Amino acid sequence: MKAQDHHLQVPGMRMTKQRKEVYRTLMENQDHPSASEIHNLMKDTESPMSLATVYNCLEALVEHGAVKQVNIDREPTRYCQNSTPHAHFHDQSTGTIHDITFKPGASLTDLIELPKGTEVTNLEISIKGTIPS
Amino acid sequence: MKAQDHHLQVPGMRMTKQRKEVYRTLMENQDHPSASEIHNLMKDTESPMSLATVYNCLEALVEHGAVKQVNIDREPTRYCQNSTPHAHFHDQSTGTIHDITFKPGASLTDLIELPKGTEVTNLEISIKGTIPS
DNA sequence: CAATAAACTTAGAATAATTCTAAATTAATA
DNA sequence: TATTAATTTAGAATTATTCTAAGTTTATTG
Repeated sequence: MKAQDHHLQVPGMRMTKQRKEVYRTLMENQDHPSASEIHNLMKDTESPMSLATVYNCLEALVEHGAVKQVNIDREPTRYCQNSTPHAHFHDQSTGTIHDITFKPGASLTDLIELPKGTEVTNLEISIKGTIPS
Repeated sequence: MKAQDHHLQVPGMRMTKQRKEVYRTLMENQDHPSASEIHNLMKDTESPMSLATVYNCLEALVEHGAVKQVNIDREPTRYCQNSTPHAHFHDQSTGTIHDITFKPGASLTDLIELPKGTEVTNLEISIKGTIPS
């Protein structure tokens, strides 16, 4: 999926005007904004919307796998347009979050062993530290 | 470190009565309780304490690596007495959190590649799903 | 197409985890 | 002992998020 492809169709999800705009905003701001940052970004556009709606839209997008939540400690939840498997590196000196894609062929089961029959619905890997600039 | 070893000494941290009791409570309740659950557990003991103090103590213990935070979505932060490297499996059908130790020899770098000079201060791996009972 | 139902949006109120404040206490240091 | 620094505390404040109830839009059904 290209960054320009805002005409996302998600199976099972009604792509309303608001959801489309929230998704577009996230596509155009790949620095993992929070819900209220997204809300602010949309304030001066032609499609401002309620903060509750931003939350609702993000929830729907997350539920359908188009968007990922980023949970860093007790900071406000941030959102990630990158729906492919990846880890998040939280640079403590800048506060920025970097996406780190998995090595080709790498799998969670390289690290840990899960009982037979385990269903994994979500995997979140967050690394905190510093990256040389 | 054994589960019975409550006389923890953490370099650089003053082990106050309250911190010791919070740590002991966590040792005796390994189901990843939240701050207010810990506070409740201590309510009827001989050393009840302010919720703010529970937060303060946990913060100090986390900061010194004796305790780990478990961040699952927007649920209240839970705390883990297991200070060795491990992942957390959040069973969605029961709400329980299981510690999953890494395979021997396994390393984060099996999964991802970090730029030279990167300093990792914390790694958090949370898996959501279901485990057969 | 008209009528009905379901899903969505919205503003504002409510919730609840966490942090802050300022005063009191305790422990460390000189 | 006197002084300083760190910790504890109760309660207030903060704030991200969820809830509510009403209005709107979209889908569905006859």
